Amino acid sequence: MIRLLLADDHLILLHGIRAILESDPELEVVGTASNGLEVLEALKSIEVDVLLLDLQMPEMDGLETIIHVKKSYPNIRILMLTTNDEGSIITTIFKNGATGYLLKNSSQEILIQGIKDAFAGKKVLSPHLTEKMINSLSDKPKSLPGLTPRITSRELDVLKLIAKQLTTQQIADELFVSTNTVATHKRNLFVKMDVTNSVGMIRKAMDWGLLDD
Amino acid sequence: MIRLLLADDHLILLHGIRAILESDPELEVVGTASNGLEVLEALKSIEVDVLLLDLQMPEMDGLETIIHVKKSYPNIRILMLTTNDEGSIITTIFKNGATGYLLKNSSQEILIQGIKDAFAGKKVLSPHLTEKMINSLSDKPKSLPGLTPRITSRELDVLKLIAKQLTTQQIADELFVSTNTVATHKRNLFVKMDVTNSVGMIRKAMDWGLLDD
DNA sequence: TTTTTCCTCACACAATTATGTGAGGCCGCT
DNA sequence: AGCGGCCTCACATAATTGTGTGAGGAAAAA
Repeated sequence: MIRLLLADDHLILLHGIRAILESDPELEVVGTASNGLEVLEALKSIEVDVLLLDLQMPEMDGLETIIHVKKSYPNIRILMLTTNDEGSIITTIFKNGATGYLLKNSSQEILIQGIKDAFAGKKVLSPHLTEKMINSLSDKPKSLPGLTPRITSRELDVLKLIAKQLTTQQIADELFVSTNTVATHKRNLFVKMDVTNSVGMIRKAMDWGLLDD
Repeated sequence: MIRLLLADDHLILLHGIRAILESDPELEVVGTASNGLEVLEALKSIEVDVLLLDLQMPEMDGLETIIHVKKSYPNIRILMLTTNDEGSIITTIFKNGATGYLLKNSSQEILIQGIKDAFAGKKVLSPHLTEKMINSLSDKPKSLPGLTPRITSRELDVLKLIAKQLTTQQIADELFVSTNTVATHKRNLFVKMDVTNSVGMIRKAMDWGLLDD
């Protein structure tokens, strides 16, 4: 038995979905909410396996709700349920821990199967949304490996420690070299990366994916 | 007639795919290459609509090739063709301008349809890869809107100019205030954002999406 | 072997940043 | 009228960063 919590500010839709879901013997709607705050409130007293969440809600919207729920209840599966096309937010949703993203006009079968998949830990995405998700990725052409200047491994060491807010002195200690050496590496990095200070360097480094570990 | 360029370092596979593709009257293989350099060489003399690209190749691999090709021939559609599971790179591929990503063991129909879709500008992704792509997104939980401290508009002004590598003096000039004022804003930002220097601040700012304009 | 690249370090100086403390004016809310 | 938040600025000082120049040694590449 999969325990569901439904969250949507349209009461009609809430009842409609509830009816659909309860037609399946494996599913049980243990509660409903009409905004994020109510969701958090409900979770305090009810055990929930899967949370069906509308993206746009008053008080606390879907994205914000995801973050809060995931923080307090990391093993609840969150399935976004939305009207359509808020394409650009899809990646954000997943980055913040959502398990799936389905359209409200999905067929009954897809909806139910989606919930079961989500419960099983599988990621769920409406087929029509795949392209949108890809598009929202393509927006930001990040990391141009071919055009990235050749950063040496030692320089990368220094770069990463700078990113951690260490001072030159601390970096020197960490790497067992003199501060002069560290300063030299920084100097060379500035030239290679065509920046004028550490801030610019860290920005490019992030864009280039140099700090992704 | 869609003109295709095939790139793969496995000659056998190259011929196999070629045979499959040429069975369709709308497709024409106008050239083949076994690494990225050969691709660039070929493009100099041949007009190509869609480029089928293997991800792993010697000399210049798929990703690097994408970047170079997109730079010089932005309207060529690039379809990645790969054995399987290099999941984490999927998003990178798309960010850099690929149009699609298909498995080599896709059926003949899917392959041909994929090429036609890509030619028409549609994004193409093997169904089995959707989940992997989502997973590679979930890795990095970025942007926590709810937890972001209240940055005032003036502070944001300062923050953005810092991100542009301006010095305190330059920022002061830009905003028509004294350097003391700018310094104060920075000081307050450090406390709010819980960082110890500008580098840390810019990192968080990027994570929080404060610099996305 | 010669050359190049990378890592190391020194010394010095100017420029900038970070920190601490205190304070006046303005605006919106109670 | 009073309070809190925001923006403004001053003064001072320590800490750190950025820049210029020069150089030795080891390892890899030509």
